Amino acid sequence: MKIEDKLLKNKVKPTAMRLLVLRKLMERNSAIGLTELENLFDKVDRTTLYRTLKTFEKNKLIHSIDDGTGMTKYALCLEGCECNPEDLHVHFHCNNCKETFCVTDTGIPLVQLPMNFKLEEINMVIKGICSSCK
Amino acid sequence: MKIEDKLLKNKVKPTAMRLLVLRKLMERNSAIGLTELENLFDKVDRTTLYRTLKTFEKNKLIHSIDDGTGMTKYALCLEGCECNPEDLHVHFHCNNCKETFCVTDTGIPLVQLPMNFKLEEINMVIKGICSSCK
DNA sequence: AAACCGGTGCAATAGAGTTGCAAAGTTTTA
DNA sequence: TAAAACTTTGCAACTCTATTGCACCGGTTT
Repeated sequence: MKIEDKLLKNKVKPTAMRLLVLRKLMERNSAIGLTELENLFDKVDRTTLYRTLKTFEKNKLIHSIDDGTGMTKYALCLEGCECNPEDLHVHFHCNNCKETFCVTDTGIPLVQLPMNFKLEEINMVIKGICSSCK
Repeated sequence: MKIEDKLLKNKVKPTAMRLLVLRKLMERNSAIGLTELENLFDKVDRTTLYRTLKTFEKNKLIHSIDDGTGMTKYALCLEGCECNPEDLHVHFHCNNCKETFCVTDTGIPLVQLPMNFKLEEINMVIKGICSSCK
């Protein structure tokens, strides 16, 4: 799918900036943080990127990941993702190369919660060493 | 067990400050962040609390939890905890009262990782509404 | 053309975490 | 017991990410 169409499909007006950012995200196979994203460009404003990511997130183009590094990371949503609990997947953070990956082939296992606890979201991050760093 | 003994058992010198902090932690049934902890006292230094928590963590009296709120929370380890993956448990964060609880009755379910990924730690936080807020 | 509006850029702020340094307190050693 | 050595504590300062306010710019509508 063309990048522009992807934006339109999620009701995001395709500005030059947004096309650039989405392209960068699509070129990646790991999640990216704001500062990292900033470094992929020669000269952009951090705030603009910040708001671009927020916009993408609100429109479910990307989801945010808190991998415990203190920096929020973002990764592309899968086709048709609504960011509901059942759409969520595990994330893996490599303690060596510090990359964070989506583990999309396994869903998050269900956990028995104590009585009367209502589930709304799940965040599961596994840390270790990724295959490239082995 | 007396509070002082608990410290000694984990090889932490029982200073007045540490006794106070550990007591506060034991009075709680939910995890606590640095700022919250600070507010439980009339007049303490943030840095001292910070370092006290770090010391406790290093000596496995408490474990830290990243519940995605941006503030690291701390909660008492269970008896005999070595903070290994198999000692870890799920945490529950209430979106209403913002408290974070340890769900100690269920371990973290194992997840099949992609080939050649090595697990070292797991952080699993479930968000929703706790029984008190229902 | 004027008013409007979303998007962008710059500057400034907020808040958590962290570090350096010196004072106070404890323990060890001569 | 006194001096030296080490640990803990308190204060101040700083880092870094996230976030907000405000002004400007470009395109669109009236």
